[in-house]
Amino acid sequence: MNILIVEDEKRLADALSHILLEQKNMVDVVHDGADGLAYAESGIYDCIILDVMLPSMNGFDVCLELRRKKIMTPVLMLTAKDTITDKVKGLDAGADDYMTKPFSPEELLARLRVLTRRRGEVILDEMSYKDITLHLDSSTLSSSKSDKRIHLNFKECEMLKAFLSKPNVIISKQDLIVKIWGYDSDAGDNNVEAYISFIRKKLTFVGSQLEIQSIKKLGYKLSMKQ
Amino acid sequence: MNILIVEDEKRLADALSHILLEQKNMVDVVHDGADGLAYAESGIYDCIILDVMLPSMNGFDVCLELRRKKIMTPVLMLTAKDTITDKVKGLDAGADDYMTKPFSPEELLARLRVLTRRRGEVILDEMSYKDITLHLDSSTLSSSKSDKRIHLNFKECEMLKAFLSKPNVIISKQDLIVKIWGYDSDAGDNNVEAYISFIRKKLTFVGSQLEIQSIKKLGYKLSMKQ
DNA sequence: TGCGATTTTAAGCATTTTTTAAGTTTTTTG
DNA sequence: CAAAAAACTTAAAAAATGCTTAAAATCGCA
Repeated sequence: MNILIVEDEKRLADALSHILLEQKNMVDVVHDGADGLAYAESGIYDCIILDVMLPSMNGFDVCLELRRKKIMTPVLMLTAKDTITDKVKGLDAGADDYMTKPFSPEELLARLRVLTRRRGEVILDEMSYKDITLHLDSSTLSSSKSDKRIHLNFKECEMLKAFLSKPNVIISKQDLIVKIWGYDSDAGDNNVEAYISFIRKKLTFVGSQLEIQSIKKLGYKLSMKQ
Repeated sequence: MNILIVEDEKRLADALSHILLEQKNMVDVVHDGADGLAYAESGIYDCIILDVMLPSMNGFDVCLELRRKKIMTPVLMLTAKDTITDKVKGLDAGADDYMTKPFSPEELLARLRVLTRRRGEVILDEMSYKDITLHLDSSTLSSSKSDKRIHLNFKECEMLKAFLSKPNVIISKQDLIVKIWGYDSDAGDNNVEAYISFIRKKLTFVGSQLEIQSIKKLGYKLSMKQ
C-alpha cells in the first residue's frame, strides 16, 4: 500500500513510517499541512495519516480541502488529546477515522486495515498506465502498442507495481529496497539497478512508449519517452 | 441453518462462528456448559457444536441431559485430544459425531453437512466449471470431454472444491493449507504441492481442458489450457 | 489385529529466480 | 578535461521454488 504521513513531530513520523515500512508499504512523509495537501491531491495514496496540529495549515483544513476537491482517499486523523469536539470536528471535516496519541503499532495497523478494506474488497487484478497493463493474475505485461506479452517474475512484478502506483513520481532506490526486499534486508543499490534493467528490457519488448527514467542520486520514475 | 456453539475458548469460538456465518447460517455462541444446555433446550437449533471441556458443566453432561429430555438435535462434539475413552464417552452420551482439534473449516462443514443431511436440508451436491463436474456425494470427478470418472479422496476433493469455487483466481498455498489442513496445522507447502500433483493427474485422466496453473511465489489457479 | 486407503514425508531433479560481481558507460565535479 | 562517482548491463553462481515419486506412517474399518 501507498501511504502518506503528514506529521511534524519528527520522532512520531519516524516511528510511524518505521511501522508501516516493516509491513512493506510505500511511505511518504511530509512535515506541514500545506505540503500534505499538495501531496495528497495527487490522489495516488491508499490512505493518509494526518496530524491535527501542523505548521502552516491544520489537519482539519487539509481534510476539508481534500474533500472539497473530491479526493476521497481515506484519512486517519491523529491528535494528542481526546476531546469530543476535536473528534467531531475531525469527522465533520471528512476524516474516516480518528486516533489519539499515544497508540500502539497494533492499533495503527488495525485501523488502517479497516480503512483500506472499505474501499478495497474488490481485489485489483490489473494495473494500467498509458499504453501498458500489468496483469496481476498471471504476472504478465502487455502494451496496447503491440500484441506481445511477457512474463514478469515476482520481484519484477512488485517493482513495476511500485511504479504503476505512482506514475511520474520519483521513487528512490531505498524506497524500492524497503518495498521489495523488506525493511531490514541487506540488498544494495545494485540489486535495484539490476531489476530496473530487466524491466526496461521487457518494456521495450512489448513496445511500450513508457520508460523508467533514472534521475541521478534521486531514483527512478515511470514516464513517457522524450 | 441455525447453529449453537458451546465453546469457552474465545479464539476458537470466533473462528467457528466466522466459518459458519460465511455460509450464511444463523449462529449463537455461549461460553459455558450450563448456558449451553439452557439454549439447547429451546430445541430451535439444527445442530449443536459442543466442546467437552467447559466451565460449570462439561460437554458430556450437557449432551446426556439433552438426550434425557428427549431433545435430539444433532450434536457435534469437540475435544482437544483424540483419546479413545473420550470418544466413547462422547458417543455414549448421545453425540452424533466427534471432531478433534485442530480441524479445518472444510472438515467442520463436511461433518455438519452429514449431521444435518439426516433431517433433509438441501445441500449442494455438485460443482461444475467448464468441462468438469465434481460430484460431492460420491467424491467423483468427471468431464464432458470423456466418459471417464475417477474417485477423489477427501483432501483432493476439498482442494478441487477450493479451485472450483474461485475459478481463474489465484489461491495461495497458505490459503489452501488453512482451508484444508486447518488454521494451526503444521502442514507445509510440500503437502499442497503433492496434492496439486495428484489432482493434475486426475484432471488429465478424465480428459479435461482445464489445468491447475502455478504462478511462482503466488499460488495456483484453475483455468483453461493455453 | 490386519488390510487397504489415505496422508505425510523426504529426496532427487528440473527449472526459475535472485544475487553477485566485474566490466562498461554515463554523468558529475573540481 | 580528467578523475571520481553513479548507474548500467551481463554472465554465471547461488539459492529458491516447485514437481514428482516412492516409501513410511497413519487411519478406518471389518
